[in-house]
Amino acid sequence: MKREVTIRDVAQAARVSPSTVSNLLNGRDARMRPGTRERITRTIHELGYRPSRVARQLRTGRAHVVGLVVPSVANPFWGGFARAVESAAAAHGRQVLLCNSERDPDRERGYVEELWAGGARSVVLGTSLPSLEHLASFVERGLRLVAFDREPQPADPASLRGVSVDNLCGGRLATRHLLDLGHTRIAFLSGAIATVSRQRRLAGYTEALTDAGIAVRAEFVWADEGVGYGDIDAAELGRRGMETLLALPEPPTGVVAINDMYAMGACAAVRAAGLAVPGTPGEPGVSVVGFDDVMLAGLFHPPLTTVRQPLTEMAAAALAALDEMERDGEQVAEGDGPHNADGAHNGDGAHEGAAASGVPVDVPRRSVLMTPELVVRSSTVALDSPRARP
Amino acid sequence: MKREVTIRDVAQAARVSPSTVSNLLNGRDARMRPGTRERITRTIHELGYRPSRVARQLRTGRAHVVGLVVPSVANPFWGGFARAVESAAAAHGRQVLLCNSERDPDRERGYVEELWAGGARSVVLGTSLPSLEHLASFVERGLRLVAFDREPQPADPASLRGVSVDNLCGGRLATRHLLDLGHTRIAFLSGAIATVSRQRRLAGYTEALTDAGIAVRAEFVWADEGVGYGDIDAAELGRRGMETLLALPEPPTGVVAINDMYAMGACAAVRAAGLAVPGTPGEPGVSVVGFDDVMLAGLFHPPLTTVRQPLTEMAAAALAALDEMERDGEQVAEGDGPHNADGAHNGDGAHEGAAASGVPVDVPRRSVLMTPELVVRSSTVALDSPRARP
DNA sequence: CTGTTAGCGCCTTCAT
DNA sequence: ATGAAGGCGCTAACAG
Repeated sequence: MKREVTIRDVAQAARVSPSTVSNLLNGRDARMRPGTRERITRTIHELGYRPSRVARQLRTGRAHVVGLVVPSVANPFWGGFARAVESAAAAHGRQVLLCNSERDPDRERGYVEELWAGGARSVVLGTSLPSLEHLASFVERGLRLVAFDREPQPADPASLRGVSVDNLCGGRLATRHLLDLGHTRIAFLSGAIATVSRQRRLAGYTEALTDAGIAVRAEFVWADEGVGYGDIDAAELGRRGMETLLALPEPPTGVVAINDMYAMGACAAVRAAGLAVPGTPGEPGVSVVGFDDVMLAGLFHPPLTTVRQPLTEMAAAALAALDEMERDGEQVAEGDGPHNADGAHNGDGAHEGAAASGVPVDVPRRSVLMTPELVVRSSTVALDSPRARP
Repeated sequence: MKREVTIRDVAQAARVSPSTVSNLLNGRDARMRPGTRERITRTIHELGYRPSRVARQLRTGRAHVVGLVVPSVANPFWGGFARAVESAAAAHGRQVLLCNSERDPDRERGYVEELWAGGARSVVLGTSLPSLEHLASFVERGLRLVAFDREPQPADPASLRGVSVDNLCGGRLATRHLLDLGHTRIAFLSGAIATVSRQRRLAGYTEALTDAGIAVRAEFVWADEGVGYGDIDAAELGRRGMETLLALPEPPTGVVAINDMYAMGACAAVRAAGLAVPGTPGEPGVSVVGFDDVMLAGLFHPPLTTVRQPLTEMAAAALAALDEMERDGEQVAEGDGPHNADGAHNGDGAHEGAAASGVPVDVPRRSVLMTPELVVRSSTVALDSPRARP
């Protein structure tokens, strides 16, 4: 376990000074004598020299690592997202520091503190809590923060970027699917609606029902404030919620679940009640639509119909946003127009206009809004669908 | 985005020298004047000082981050493991750098190289390839490597530690479960048996059958070398394999799957063939046993019977091993007896004895072998089980 | 008990 | 086209 090869070892062996080696390493070799360049390159190779990122970072202040904070990678959805982020990060030459917040703002803050102390200045945050004030101090100090699955809020720090799916649209998509199947008693199954994205999905559900001329029944929106939103036992919560819904005097025949885990739990409850998923003309049952399209959704029995989030594109957009923020940080954000990831809508969030000033000082909180996609896996006409549309 | 608070700012404000602050920070404050100590502590708090890990690491050479290399966190099993590792790491004050190798030795090597360049000297490797020679050079240079789910092999570097479940036992457990149910035509469903753990599980299957006096039929071991072991499409592979098995003139009635993904895929295939999972006395079908007990296994329909790996304990053991290696690295490994994680068996791997030397120079490759647990979720008597044991 | 000194490995003006 | 010098923030002897 001998000493590492340093830049000076290389310099010595190549009979040049350390700075020359450094120059080569950092692309300042425009007018370098070919002989020198070649000699250094060879020496580097021979000695197996690898620049120390630690030293470099200490010197430059730039970190090559981005923090990823998610509720829990044990949850297939977040696992899928983590993989996508890691992959996108690798493409940008960056490494990913993993943090499982369990949706606890305190832990979240603690992790960000660790990340900051470790020199990281870029964080992808996968927790859509409505408030981000527990992280505000870091953002003020220069933390580049991209919130995933969380459309920007009025109170957010100005520099925050967001990448999310259009949850309103997603909620509408899921609900409309059930409406199209002929359902009229459609429930919304969720834990506490304590995140922005959940609020939006519920709004989409409400909108779709209203558009169809169906009143939203309070007892059909299972969103118990008390249960929390544990990512681990989401399925269990879904099961429990579904049980409650089934116990209603007039239970729903269709269910929009807040995510696939809830949907799977709901399916279990439906079957446990002796009903089918989905219902068929000959057999009473319940149709369930999930959200996310997690890895195992297609394997489920029946294969889960769900609203898909384009994770790969979203992760790429998140990293692109981080890069862009870094670039902008060097000059005074002379915006070079919104960069859009492929196939993404671009909705910029609320604007922050200077109240009385004539100059447009608005700092548009740029946020990428991706389009969700309904993945229909097991479509059956609803049991009691007297007015199924063609 | 002003300058960070440094140790010197604290020193200045507290009217002491930087080293004094450093001493306090590093627990060398045994005989420090209480006044000084208190003054420094307060100043640190007031200024919100956080020591820079980067600088500290550059100085000490010790990194606070451990690398985690897994095939893909998108896979629920690895996601669950990643969460457990991150959790254990946090308990040890360490952060986790996430890498998705996709089981590609080249990528694996590349990642370890990155990790090394970043200063990390501890890696948890979640890829049980039979050979580790692509990482040998790093281990020689001092990389502390813990292999997960991979019992030590003769050719492994001497310093390698292993943490894994007793896969032989696991394979036996699964197989015996089906035997106990009365099955006699039991298949083993896997992709390429290219990892140590898969070899062991297959061995367990073979052993259990042999013990029961049942000959292993080659056509019942679906382990096509050609398919690879993609973690993403494992389920698809399972489905395909099961189709092949069902097409046999005398298909199996029980299946031991290499993991839960394969098991789920197999279930889908069975149902697609118009059979039940599991078979019931009145209805022909196939019993399937999985491996791992991933998060969604219990939600499956039917709930998956599987062999559980104690991930939390295993992750804790992995981090404990890392810590132990670090401590041992300081002196010449005067082994202080094997440290065992709770409830773990201790099997030390093969020994490396000096051939002719009289002195016992063997460096025991310490490896923790955990006990797997059969989780029976839907047990049904096999359809064609004439000789079901009591 | 506390301060001084000397780097860890690298980058970056500024001279030559 | 190259080199010398200084310092990023911190720690670890060693003096005082």
